[in-house]
Amino acid sequence: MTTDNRKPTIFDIARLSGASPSTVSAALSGAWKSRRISEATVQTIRRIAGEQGYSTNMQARGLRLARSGIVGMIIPEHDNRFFTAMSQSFEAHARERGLVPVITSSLRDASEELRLVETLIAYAADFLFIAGASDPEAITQLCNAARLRHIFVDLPGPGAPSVISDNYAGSVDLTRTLMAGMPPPGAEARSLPYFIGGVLSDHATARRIEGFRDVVTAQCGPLLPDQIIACGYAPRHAMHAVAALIDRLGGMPAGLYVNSLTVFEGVLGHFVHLPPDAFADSVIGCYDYDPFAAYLQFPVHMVRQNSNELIARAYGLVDADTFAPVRIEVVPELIPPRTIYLGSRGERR
Amino acid sequence: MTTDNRKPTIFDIARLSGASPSTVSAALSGAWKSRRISEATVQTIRRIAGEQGYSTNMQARGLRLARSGIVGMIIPEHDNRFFTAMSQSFEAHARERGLVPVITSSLRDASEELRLVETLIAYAADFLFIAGASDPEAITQLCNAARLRHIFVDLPGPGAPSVISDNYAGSVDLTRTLMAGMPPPGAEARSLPYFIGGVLSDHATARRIEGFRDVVTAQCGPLLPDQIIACGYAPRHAMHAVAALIDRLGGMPAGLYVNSLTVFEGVLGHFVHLPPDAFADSVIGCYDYDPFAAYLQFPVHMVRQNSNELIARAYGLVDADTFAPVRIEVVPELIPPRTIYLGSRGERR
DNA sequence: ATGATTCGCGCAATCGATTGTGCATGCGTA
DNA sequence: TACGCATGCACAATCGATTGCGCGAATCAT
Repeated sequence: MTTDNRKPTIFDIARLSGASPSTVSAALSGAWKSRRISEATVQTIRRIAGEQGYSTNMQARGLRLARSGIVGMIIPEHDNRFFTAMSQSFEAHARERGLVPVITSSLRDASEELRLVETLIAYAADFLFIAGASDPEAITQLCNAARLRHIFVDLPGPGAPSVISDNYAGSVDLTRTLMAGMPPPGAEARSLPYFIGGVLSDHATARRIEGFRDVVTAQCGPLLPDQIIACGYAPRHAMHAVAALIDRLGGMPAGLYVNSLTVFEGVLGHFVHLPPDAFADSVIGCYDYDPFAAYLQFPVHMVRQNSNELIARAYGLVDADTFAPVRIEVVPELIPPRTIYLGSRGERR
Repeated sequence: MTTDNRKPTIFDIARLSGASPSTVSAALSGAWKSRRISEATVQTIRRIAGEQGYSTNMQARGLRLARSGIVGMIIPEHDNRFFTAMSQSFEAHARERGLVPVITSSLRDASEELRLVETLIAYAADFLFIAGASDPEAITQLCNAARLRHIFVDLPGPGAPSVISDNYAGSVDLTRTLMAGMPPPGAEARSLPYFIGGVLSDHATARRIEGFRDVVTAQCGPLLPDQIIACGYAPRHAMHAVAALIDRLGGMPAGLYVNSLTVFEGVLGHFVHLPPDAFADSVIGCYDYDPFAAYLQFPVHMVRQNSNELIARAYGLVDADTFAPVRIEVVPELIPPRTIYLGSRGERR
C-alpha cells in the first residue's frame, strides 16, 4: 500500500517502480510499444500496479482524451421486457467493445429525456442510443451542438440514423391473425376488432394503426371512429380505456389489438374484474412479447421485435462511423399463443 | 457560438463575459454567494453560458473533486421485473438527489460483477448498491480498498450494510398458502409440495428453503431429499429440472414453489408442452411478482418483495452516512392469484 | 574511430473545473 | 485624514492521466 489512504495514482506507481509517470502511463495504457518502453520495464510496472490495486482514474483520462468510454442508452422504462431485452443486448455489445454501458430511463417524459441527453453530454459519452424517443428533433439538436453521435432505436428521428422495427408489416401480420380467429364481423360493434394504446403522434403507433386499418378495411369496410383508442402507454389509462370500451360494447370485442406491454398491463388490470369466461369469444393480440404474457388465461398472439438485431444494427452503424440519417427497418416475428422463448439473456445471437 | 467547434468551457464564458474563469466557475456551480460574486455578474455569466450552450464538463469537475456524481447499482439481469422495479426506484431516488444513476447487469457472473465494481471505482462513483451479489466479500474488499461506500440489497454481505427481504417470513407465508390449497399429502411423492430454483449457497434461497421446510415438516414430517431442487436461476436449467421432476413423479406435483421469476420462465418453458388440464390439481406459487405471471392459465400465488422500500431504506443509510454492516429486513407481501398491480413506475411510494 | 541511428525513457504542457489566497476599491468611522 | 473592514473579483495551484518533444546512451554503419 502507499503511505496515504487514497487510491494509488500513476505517480505512486512511478515512485515505487523508479520510472516516470509518463512511462507508467504508457505501460499501463497499452501505448508502451509505440513509446518504446522495454518489455521488462512494463512488466515491473504492471506488477507493482497490480500489487497496489491501481486502477486508472477514468475522469483524468477522460478529461485528457475528451472521451469517457461511456456509451449511453435512454429507454422509456425499465419495467418492460421489450426494452430490457434491448438493454441486455446493448450491454453485451458495449462490453465486447470495452465500453461502459449506461442505460437510463426517461419515463416517457420529454423534458427528462432531454435532461438525460445533457447529462450524458456532460459526462462526455462516446455515443448515445435513444430508444422510444419523445422528442427526437430536440435530441438531435442538443447532440449536434455537443458533437455527440447518436442513433435512434425503436422510434425514428429525422436528424440521425434510426434503426426501427417494420411496424407496418408486424401490424399487418398481427391484425390478419386476429381476424382469422374471429367470426366474420357482423353489424354489431362488438364483432369488430379494436386497437388500443399508444399515442397517435408517435411513429410506431401510426404505422401499426396503418397496418391495422389496411387489413380491417379490406375485410369489413371503413373503420368506426372509436375502433382505434390511442390512450397512451400508461397502464392506468389503458385500464380505464378498455373498461370504457367493454362497457360501451356490452362485452368484450371479438378482437383486441393491444399496442405494447405496458398497455397490456393496464388491460389486465381491468380483466381481473371480469368473469373467467369473458374472453372465450375474443381473439387477443399484443404488439411486443413477454414470456409470461404468452401464457395467460386466454391465448395471446404476440409480435416479437427482434431487439437483438435492432441493437446489433445500431452498433453496426457506430462501427462504420455512419451517422447520416439513414433508416433501417428490422422485421418482427409473429409468435403463436403459448410460446415461451427462454431468454438469450445478453447473448448475441 | 464560440469560434472553434468544440464545447464551450468556463474559459470561453470567461472571455465572453469579461470575468475570470474562477468567477465563472463560482457563478455556474452555485458557489458564488460564499465567494462574494455580485448577483449582477452572476446573471451576466449565466446568460452568456446559456446562450453558448455551456454545460459543465463532469470529468474535469469530478477529477478536481474526486467525486463524480454517479451512483451505481449492479443487478443480476435487466430481464426481471423484481430487479427492474428496483431499477426504477433507484433512478428516482438518485435524481431526487441530483445524482446520476448507473445501473448495470452482471448476468450472475461473479467475475463480471467484480469487473463492474472496478469500473465504477475507476469512474469514481459516489456509492454503490449491489443487488443479488454473487461474491459479496470480494466486493467489499475491492470497495474498501477504493473507499467506495457500498450497500448490499436483496442478498446480504457481511462487510457492508445489507437491506434484504424477510425471506423466511415470505417463504412461510407462501408455503402455508400452497399447502392450504392442496389435499392433505398422502403416501405418494406427487402429493407433496416441491421447491425448485435458486442456489443453496445464496442467502435468499437458503432462508426460503428454511421457511419451506419448517412449514412442510410440521405438516407431513421430514422432507424427501429430492423435494428441494436447487437448479440455479437459469431458465433452461429450470426447464429441464421441472421436466425431470414431472417425469419422475408421473405428473405434476400437488404443490410447486418456484423460487424466482427467471426460474418460473424456465418452468413455463416446459409447461407449454403439457396438456392444459395438467395443472388442474396443482397449487403453484412463485417467490417474486410479475403482473403477467399473476394472470396465467392457472392460479399463481406470488410473493411481492417491496422493492421500493428496499431501495428507500438503502438510500436512508446513504443519507445517514451509515456504512457499518447492519442488516435491515423488509417484509414482503403475499399476493393472491390474479392480482394486477399497476406499476408505480419510478414513483416513490 | 566517428557520425548516424535507434533505444529507452523523462520533462513539461495539457485537458476543464475548483478553491485558497491576495489585491484593489469603496465605504464607514474615529 | 487615516485606518479598518467589507466587497468583488483575479491568480495560480491542483486533481490524474496522456503525449509531443528532447536527451543521453547504446548500437550500427562506414
